[in-house]
Amino acid sequence: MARNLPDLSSLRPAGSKHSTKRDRVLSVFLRQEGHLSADDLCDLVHLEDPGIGRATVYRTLQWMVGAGIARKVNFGEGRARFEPAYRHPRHFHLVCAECRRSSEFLSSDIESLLEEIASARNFQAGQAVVQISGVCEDCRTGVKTPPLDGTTTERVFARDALRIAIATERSGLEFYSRASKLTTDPRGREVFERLAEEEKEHLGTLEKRYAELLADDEQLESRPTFLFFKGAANGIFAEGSEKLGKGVDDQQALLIGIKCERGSHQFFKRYGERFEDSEGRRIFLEFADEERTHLELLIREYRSLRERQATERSGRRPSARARAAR
Amino acid sequence: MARNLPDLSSLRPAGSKHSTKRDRVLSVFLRQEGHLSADDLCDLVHLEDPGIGRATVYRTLQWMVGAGIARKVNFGEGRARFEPAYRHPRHFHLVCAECRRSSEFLSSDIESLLEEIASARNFQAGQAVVQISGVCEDCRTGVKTPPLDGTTTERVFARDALRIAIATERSGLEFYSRASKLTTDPRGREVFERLAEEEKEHLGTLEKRYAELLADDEQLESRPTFLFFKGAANGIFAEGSEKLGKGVDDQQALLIGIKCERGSHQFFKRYGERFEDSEGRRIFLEFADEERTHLELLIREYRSLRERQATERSGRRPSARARAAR
DNA sequence: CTAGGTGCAAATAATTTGCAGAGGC
DNA sequence: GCCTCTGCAAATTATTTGCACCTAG
Repeated sequence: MARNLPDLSSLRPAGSKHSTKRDRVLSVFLRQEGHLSADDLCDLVHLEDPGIGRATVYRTLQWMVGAGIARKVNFGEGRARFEPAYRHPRHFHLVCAECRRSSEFLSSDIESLLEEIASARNFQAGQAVVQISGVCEDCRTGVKTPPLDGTTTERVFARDALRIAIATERSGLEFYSRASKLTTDPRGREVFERLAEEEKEHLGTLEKRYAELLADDEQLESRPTFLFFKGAANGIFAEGSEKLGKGVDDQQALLIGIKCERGSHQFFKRYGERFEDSEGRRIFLEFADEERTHLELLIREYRSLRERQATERSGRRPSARARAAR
Repeated sequence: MARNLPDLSSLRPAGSKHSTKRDRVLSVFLRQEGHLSADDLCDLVHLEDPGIGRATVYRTLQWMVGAGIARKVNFGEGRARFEPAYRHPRHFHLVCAECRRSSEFLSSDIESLLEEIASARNFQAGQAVVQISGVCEDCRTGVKTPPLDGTTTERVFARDALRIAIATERSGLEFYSRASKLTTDPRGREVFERLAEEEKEHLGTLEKRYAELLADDEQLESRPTFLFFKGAANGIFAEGSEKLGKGVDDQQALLIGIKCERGSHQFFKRYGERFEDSEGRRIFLEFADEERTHLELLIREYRSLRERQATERSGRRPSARARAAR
C-alpha cells in the first residue's frame, strides 16, 4: 500500500552474492501493481536492460517466492502469475474470465472459517487460495473504470480500516453503556461508565478522521470495499452485549468485558501487523493499542473487585473455601 | 456419493458420433475416486485398453470439462488434475503439501460470504476456488488413515445432513415456542403451537434416524466433518427468535416466521439439489419440503389474520384506507 | 459414403537445467 | 582466485495440433 519500497540491498538469498541483475529484476517487479506472468516480467525487465536472460528472471522469481517477497498465483491460464508480497498482505482474488484482470479483497470472516475447517480436520493449514472467477463490472457494462492508483488504494484501505474500527467502537460503546446500567457495584459501574465515555470520545475522533479522509477524495465513499471484516470485528462486542442480558453479576460482566477487549485487541493487532506501513495499518494498530489499555483497566478492576469481595466475605463470615481449608 | 454411475450412452458431445474409446476413457474416469492428472488417467486407461492414445484422453478430458462431467482443478503442481463432477457437487479442497493427497469439504458459510463479496464488487460470480494447503493429519502423525470407501462417504454425508437438519429443527422449535407465548390472537397462537408441536415431532424422527445411522458404523460420530454449514442453516431461526423479543405484534411474528421458513426452505432446497441421489440429498430435500408446508401454513394464517383484522376494523369504523378511497 | 474420432508424431508453451564465461568479494 | 551469477541453448514437462487412417451412422 505505501509507496516506499523495501531496501533492496537487504534482500538477497542467504549466503549469496550481490547481483545487479537480480536487483534489477526485483526492482522492476516490486514497482509493478498487478499480477505478472514470468514473461510479462521478462518484457518489462528488457525495457530497462535487454541483456537480462529469461532464465535469470525465472530464477529470481523462484528465489523471490521462496523468500516470501513474491507470491505465485494460478488463475488457471496454464501459466503462473506473480504478485509482490510486500505492500500486499495475504489476500484473495476476484478473477475476470473475460479481461483476465483480477482484483483483490481480504475477508477475515472467510479466514476464520478456513481456520475452523482446517482444525476440524486436524489439518495444519498453511496458505489458502480463495478465488472467485466470473465477469467483472467493466466487462459487463463496457465502461472502463481506470485502475486505482497507489494513493487511492491507500485511501480505500484506510477508509475500510476506519469503518471497521468505527463499527467496533460503536458496539463497544453499546456494550459498556449496557454494562454500566447493569452493574450494582458503584466502583465497577464507574469503570464501565468511564470506558463508555472513552469509547464515545474515541468514536468521535475516528469519525472526524473518516470525514477528513472523505474530504481528500469525494468518490471515496462509493469505491468498492477491499476489507470484508463483517463479523469478526463487530461480532465480538455484539456477542458480549447479548450475554450481558441474562442476569449477570458484576464479576461476570467484567469477565465478559475482558473477553471482548482481548478478542478485539488480538484481532486488530493480528490484522494490523499484516500490512506494510500505511494509514490503514496505523489505524488497526492504534486501535489494538487502545483495546489493550481497556483490557488492562478491566483486568485491574476485576482483581480489585474480587479482593474487595473476599475481604467483605471474610469480614462477615469466612468464605466457603476458607472454611474448607481449615 | 451414490454408487450408480450415470448412463454413459447419454453422454456424448452434441451432434457427435458414438465412440467406444471415448466411452472407455469416460468409464474409467468415472470409476475413480480421487483427483487424477491427465497422465494418471492415461495409465489407468492403458490397463484396460493399451490402444488408446494420449491425445484421445486429453481430448476426452477437454470435452468432459466442457460438458460439466469433470472439473479441472489446479493444485499448483504445474499440471492440472481432474475430478468427476458427478456424485461430487461443487466443493472445496484441503491439499496436503507432503503427500499431495487432497480431501474435500463444503461450506455454505464460505459460499455465502463469497456471494456477498462478489455482489459488493458488482462482480458476476461464476465458480469459486477455495483451497487450503498445508500438512494433513496422516503426514504429521505418520499414521495412515485409510481413505473412506463409498458407503462410508455416503454415511458421513448423511450424518452431516442430519446434524444440520436437527440443529435447524431445534432452533425452529425454540422460535415457535417463543412465538406461541408472545402471540395474543388465539388462532395465531394455535398455529404457532401446532408448528412447535410438529417441529418437536419431526425432531424426534430426525434424532431417531441419526441414532440408526450411528448404529451402522460405530466410528461414524468421530469421522471428520464434510459439510460445514454452521451459520447458514441455524442462523435463520436464531435471527428470527432474536427479533421476536422486542414487542412484536401477532402480524409481525407471523411475518418473521414466514421469512425464516422461506429462508430455510430455500437453503435446504438449494443444497439438496446439488447432490446426486443419496441419503444426504434426501434428508435435505425432505426437510426443504417440510419447511415449504410450514411456510404455506404461515402464509395462510397471515392472510386470514389480516382479513379478520380488516373486518374487525370495518365493523367498528371504516379503515383508514377505506375512508381515503371514498 | 462421409463426418467425426483416433493414433502417432510433431508442434507449442512454460519452465528448468547444463555449461562456459562474467562478475562480485 | 574462488564461488556464485548469468546468458544461452538445449532439455524437460504438460498439453495441443496436423494429418493420414479408421469407423459409426
